[in-house]
Amino acid sequence: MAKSAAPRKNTTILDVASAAGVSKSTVSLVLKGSPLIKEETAAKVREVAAHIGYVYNRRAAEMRNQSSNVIGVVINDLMNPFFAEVLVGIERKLVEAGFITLMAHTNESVELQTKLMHSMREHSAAGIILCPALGTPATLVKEVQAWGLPLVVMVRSLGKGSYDYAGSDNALGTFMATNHLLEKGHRCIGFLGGQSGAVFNDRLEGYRAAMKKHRLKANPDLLCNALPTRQGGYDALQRLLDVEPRATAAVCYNDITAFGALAALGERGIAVGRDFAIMGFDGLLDTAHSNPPLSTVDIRPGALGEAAASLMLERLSRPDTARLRYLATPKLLLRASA
Amino acid sequence: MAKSAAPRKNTTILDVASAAGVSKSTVSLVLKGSPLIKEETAAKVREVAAHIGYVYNRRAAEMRNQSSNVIGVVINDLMNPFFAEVLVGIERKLVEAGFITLMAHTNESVELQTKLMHSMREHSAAGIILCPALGTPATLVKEVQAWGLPLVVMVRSLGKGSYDYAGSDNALGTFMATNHLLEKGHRCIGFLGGQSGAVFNDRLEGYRAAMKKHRLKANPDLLCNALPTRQGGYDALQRLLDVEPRATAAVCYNDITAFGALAALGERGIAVGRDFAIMGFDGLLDTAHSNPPLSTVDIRPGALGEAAASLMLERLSRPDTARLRYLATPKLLLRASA
DNA sequence: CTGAAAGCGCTTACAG
DNA sequence: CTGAAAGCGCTTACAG
Repeated sequence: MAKSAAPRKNTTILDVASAAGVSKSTVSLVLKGSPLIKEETAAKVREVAAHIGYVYNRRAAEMRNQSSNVIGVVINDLMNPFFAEVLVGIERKLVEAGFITLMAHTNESVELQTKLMHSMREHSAAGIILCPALGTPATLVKEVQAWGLPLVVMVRSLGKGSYDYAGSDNALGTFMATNHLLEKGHRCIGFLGGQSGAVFNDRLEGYRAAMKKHRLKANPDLLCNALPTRQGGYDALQRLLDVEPRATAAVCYNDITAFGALAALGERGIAVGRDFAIMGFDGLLDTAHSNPPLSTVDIRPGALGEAAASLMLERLSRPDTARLRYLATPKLLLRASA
Repeated sequence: MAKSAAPRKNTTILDVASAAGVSKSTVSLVLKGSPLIKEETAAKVREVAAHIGYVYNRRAAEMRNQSSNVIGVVINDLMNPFFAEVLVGIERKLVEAGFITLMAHTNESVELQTKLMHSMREHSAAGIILCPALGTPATLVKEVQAWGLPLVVMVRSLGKGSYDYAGSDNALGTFMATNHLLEKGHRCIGFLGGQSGAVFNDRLEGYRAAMKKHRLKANPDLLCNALPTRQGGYDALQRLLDVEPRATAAVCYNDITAFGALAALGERGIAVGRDFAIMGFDGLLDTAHSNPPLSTVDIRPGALGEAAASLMLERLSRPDTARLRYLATPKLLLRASA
């Protein structure tokens, strides 16, 4: 806890009042633009306030009002550009609406996540937008709801309960990606990266559905689990190439996994796009300039973040309406890699 | 401004007091672990507090104390993984120290930056860690200092004034990168990406110094300015290849610029590492798995963020000591690209 | 350990 | 428009 080193007392509404020769109540009314005060007086007050360096103490006001315009945002993995893009979308939308972001990073630690959410609660966050760490128990939803705090869950769903949610249609996305490869004639298609969890299951499901639609059975050896990171994609691709008959293409769990796969293929001298096809998932801005540019399933991460923020804003203004749900519709973005 | 939809009154220290059969003062003392209260009573109070769902109201406490444990962090470009890594470093360090992060993204808009910093001030941030948007006037330093708010400037310096600063030795970094290429026999070396600004000038300076040390004059045509983005690196590399005599290597303004250059080279079928050498700058985690893996100047972005946070913590605990300065020492990280 | 009191900086009626 | 008052939830002496 740091004490501010303020040598002088803070200037308050009272200082403004005496400097402007009006009452404290008048100043307060001016600050919130009340029509009760005539413009002439208001202008004077504002001028004096600026002149003596008055700073509105939002905390004091919010404490009195029992209100808050800070929103907690809890992110599991900011090293993945996907979440960076999502966060930027959230923050932009919140600022536009006059809110400010209390941000915390869990790095996939459920324990840290618990601590951070409690901290946000103590800091009077008006609501929490959460992308849960891997392994988060579904009971967290009810717990936070019991706090009386609006909660928006993002990207990873959290059980069957009822809550506001912003995510993407994962099964449809990988279905489209896999289908694209199948239509280009690939038959032996790997699935790279990712590990158990709702998102993984849905994406794998879409891959399987596409194979099935083409009356192909998916060889389980072609399923190469790995961390959803560049390193994971790199490793998984190596394993995939050891499988016989050899795959000619792969659908990746996400874009960074795909980037890792591109690195592995490059290292082996395999020409991506010609000798091997790679599909990513997410639609990172970076995919336009990877080597080669990555074909991917675009779920517009920035828009997803904005949607999550919008759900929160909506919930704050209408606490008791039905739960909201945003599901990004995937779009194929075709580049050189497939 | 959102009103919390709290149907019931908040439970306060007073509720805990009456439920535990002690006084309000006692509860307050227990909550801050005062030794004045005997352990038996303290345990009882804590138990009762948990049982009735009491939540410490940190705002009220901080208002009374004239203190704050929230730190504002203002980032210019979160789409660049460099800043994402820096932010993660900052946040981790702050949380460790019991602080929480008020985060805002300027997207290089000076105007938005001004608005956001004022907002943080109104929210009683205890200090601000700022990576200034391009074009930020150096006068901002004095302005914030006049607010009485500790300020740590990051990555981009802000004039000759006196302020706490965390950055890297940019001239040394590009000197090392260029020197490495020269020692491998390259003579015609481009400098890709970046635009005027303190960081750019220093990095260019290091490149020139290395050329000079080898008694080479830098052909101005080899200097290809561009946005410090993947797209910028992609574009700059194209321009570089039009210059005669043709360059055989390039030092890039930063890693993402280098990634763009890799994409452009890949598209042209030029084998990076064999036919053309690329050096990046930053040391992003991603460089280990680009295609090909990128040789770069590592300034350890995460550690830089932690350092910035440490400077802030130090400043908060000792407001009047001499200004602090952290300058990351660059280290060459050699991979396949050069 | 208790209990009454003052104060952090604001907002909100309310009587004038 | 004013002025006195109460209250948001805490902390900090202080007398007992």
